[in-house]
Amino acid sequence: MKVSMSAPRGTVDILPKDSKKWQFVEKGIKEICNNYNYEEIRTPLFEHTEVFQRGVGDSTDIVQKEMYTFEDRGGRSLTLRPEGTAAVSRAFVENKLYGDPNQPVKLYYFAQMFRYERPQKGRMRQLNQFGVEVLGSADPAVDAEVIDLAMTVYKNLGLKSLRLVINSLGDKESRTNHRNALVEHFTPHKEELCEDCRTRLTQNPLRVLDCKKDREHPAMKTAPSILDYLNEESKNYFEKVKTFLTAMGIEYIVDPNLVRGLDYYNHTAFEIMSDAEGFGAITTLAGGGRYNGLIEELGGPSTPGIGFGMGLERLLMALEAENVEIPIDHELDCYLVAVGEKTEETAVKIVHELRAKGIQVDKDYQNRKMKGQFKAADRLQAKYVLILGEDELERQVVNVKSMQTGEQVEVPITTLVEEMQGKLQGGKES
RNA sequence: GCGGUCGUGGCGAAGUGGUUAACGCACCGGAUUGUGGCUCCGGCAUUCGUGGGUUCAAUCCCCACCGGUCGCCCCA
Repeated sequence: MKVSMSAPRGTVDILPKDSKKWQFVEKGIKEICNNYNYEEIRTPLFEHTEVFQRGVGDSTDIVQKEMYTFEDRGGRSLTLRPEGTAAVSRAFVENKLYGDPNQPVKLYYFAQMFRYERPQKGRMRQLNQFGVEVLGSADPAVDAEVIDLAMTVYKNLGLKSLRLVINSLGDKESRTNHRNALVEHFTPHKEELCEDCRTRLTQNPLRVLDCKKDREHPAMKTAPSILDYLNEESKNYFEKVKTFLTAMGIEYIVDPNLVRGLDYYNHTAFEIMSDAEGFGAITTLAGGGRYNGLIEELGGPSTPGIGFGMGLERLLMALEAENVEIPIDHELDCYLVAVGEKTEETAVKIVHELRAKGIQVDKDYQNRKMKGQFKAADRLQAKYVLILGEDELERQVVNVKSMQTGEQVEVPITTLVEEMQGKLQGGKES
């Protein structure tokens, strides 16, 4: 009989108090996307597991230990999406968006992501991301545009303590050369490195640079930097991205150790961090990069791409950490106070008619006494209370009381809608 | 996957091995028989995350599990 239920670990309910904040943030972001001429894409919550295995990369943490994978009744292996890029790329290929005359294809999404991890501050098993993907252009100005978009989102919402970190992972040739140099450099020290790094050295040597445990190891400081291994083309590309960022007045820090966890990245990689106090161990707000080989990997024509994912709960956290006020409208236009059983039918009708004209109205459904109904109206910050008692009903009028001034006037029911429209309109203009 | 810490009403928060589990806020009702924000009065946990153990007796002691929270790893 007594069954206690709770939301699954790492998930939360977003209640009305907070959903207003989410709506505000989402609205602001969509406006920016519109300015930048990005269009929304919505893809399924889950995909065939191979989409992520091939797209994100088998050696990544996400694929190895963080996916919510299950088998459906038809025996197919499906996975709740752990990130957005692979899924959007799949949709791009499947729907042949590479054939769209408008190139590049500029997309944005708001989507839940799922990662099986131990929850902590700013890290949930179900998380919300806003993300952007631009497919079909290898122009470094697109890289700059995407970064600019992300920074603009934060700045417009009022964040100040931001740090943009960028790096270049180079093209295939540069990466291969760098990879070989890394293996050569670290192999003599292999036994001194942590367990993870020993496997990384063979699987994905680049990520050794990312290791927090071995950060102090002397070999780390002398490790070959990717920037020294960029070929002419890659170097020029990176230079242009930086030039464009500077032209837009966007400050950045180049960090040659910024590697990013996913396999599909090349050329530009970036992360946006928060420097705000009281942010806990989590500092990354958004991360992304270029992935020129991914579409091909998923069976499409060779198509360059770039994008980022932005954590929305982290964005909300950052807003809070920086004490950014989110304007929230709590007010209610009218609250109908109806007393006596006989008034109910008329009350229901009045409320319906006011609402039909776009006026915000509510009434009591708890069978409260008049005093209780007034308290409710007060709590809801109603601008006006409409009083309908048996007295008023008899005379087909309603008493309209302003909760601010306390003034009260009698209005015939037949002209109530009109009267209220006038009052509320006047209030808004002044 | 590993480690720290916590788990008492809607919320916040005391508390003790023993026959009534403080207090504050919120809420509901009354004083005010039709009018809010102030005041006063009253009501509001057969129960202290779940299960087991120790004990004559456990919310308080022990164990396990579950969950929250913070950190490691990695990232959004």
